[in-house]
Amino acid sequence: MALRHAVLAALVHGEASGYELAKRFEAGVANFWHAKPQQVYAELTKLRESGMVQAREVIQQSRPNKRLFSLTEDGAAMLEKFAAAPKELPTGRDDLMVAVQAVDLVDPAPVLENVERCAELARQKLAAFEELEQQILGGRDEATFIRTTHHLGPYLTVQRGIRFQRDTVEWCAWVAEVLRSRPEGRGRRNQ
Amino acid sequence: MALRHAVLAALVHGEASGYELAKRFEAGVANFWHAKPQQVYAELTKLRESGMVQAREVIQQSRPNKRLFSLTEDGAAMLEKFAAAPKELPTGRDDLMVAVQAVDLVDPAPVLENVERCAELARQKLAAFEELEQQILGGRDEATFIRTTHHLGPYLTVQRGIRFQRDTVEWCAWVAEVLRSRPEGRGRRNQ
DNA sequence: TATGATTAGTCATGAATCTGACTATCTCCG
DNA sequence: CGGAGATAGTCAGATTCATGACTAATCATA
Repeated sequence: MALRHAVLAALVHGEASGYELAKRFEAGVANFWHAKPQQVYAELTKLRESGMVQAREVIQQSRPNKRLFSLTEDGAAMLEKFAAAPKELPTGRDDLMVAVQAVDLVDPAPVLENVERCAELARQKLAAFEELEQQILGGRDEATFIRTTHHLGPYLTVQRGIRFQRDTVEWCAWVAEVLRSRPEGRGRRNQ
Repeated sequence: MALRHAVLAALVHGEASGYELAKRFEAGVANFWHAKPQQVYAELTKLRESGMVQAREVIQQSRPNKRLFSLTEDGAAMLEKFAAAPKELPTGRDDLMVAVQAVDLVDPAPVLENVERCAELARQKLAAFEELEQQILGGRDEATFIRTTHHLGPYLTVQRGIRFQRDTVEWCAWVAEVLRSRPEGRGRRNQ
């Protein structure tokens, strides 16, 4: 299980509420992992039961009460161990790729639509990441930031996210161009 | 479930044995999806039970017998429907990113090792994909190939794989440089 | 002639992830 | 005042994915 470690990693720079964490993992603000709110809450419960995080109840007047979670010593140790353990490359899984792989058999028109829709989604995500990047840099230039910050991790991962989304946009544009350049006729060329 | 569709997509260009499919999905020769052999076999069984693929027993003298699977009409229809259904962006999940995200808290040295190890893995995968690319092109130049082939899908997806691995190598190299450029001191800067 | 590698699969079980449907409180807008 | 929307969470169940341990035949090689 790696959601466990992703949640711990999200707490590296201090405490956060379950709701806040849930939003980060949902929207992709946490560019390094994705999960639904329910999963995050469930994981936090388990992590608290096993003593990896601690919770602090905060009574609010203006909003429903919340719990702020933070790493314990054990949690930090667990994360340390995880970070040092050898990692594999991510196992590629992408529905869009499956659709593109099948483009010789199926009607290419809806595949093309899908490709263009995903390009648009990637553009949106890219914009969100670039905003996050600026927020992290806070006006400093990269070299200065890297030399002086204590929050390097999020900057390194957001750069990965930016690269990935840019690449997605480019690849989608290329695929769209290729698909459009082909004779209009239906697929099924190999039957 | 998308493994289901990935298996169907792998059969777009004709029949294949379970063993062959299993190897493709394992090694990453199927650059568009990853799965363990047992999963592929299990999926093929289910797909046959539900009539999406058909099997043909082939008796071999020189090797154990095998079953060759191919798409049925229903399977092709299912794939068609899947390819046309709107797709989401892949939900990012990468253990290495979790480790990098945590780099401010944990010892950066093993993270750096991990980053460099993954760069090497990505280089290997890149080489495999580039070989596959050449195999697909078969000496033709890209423009000619695109105009004339009936196997466009695999070429489009392998290009994505190549781009992704290249980007991985570049990002890892950048991260390694950044981590090495920092003061040697241990993490835990924010405690 | 034994030994390991490759081909070709199967079974059972556990872990991780996704989904839909819920409960509440508080703020803002018309 | 009434409803929409954000905040803050919970529960149960289903799907999907991963793992280890198997069987069994053939081939190359030492």
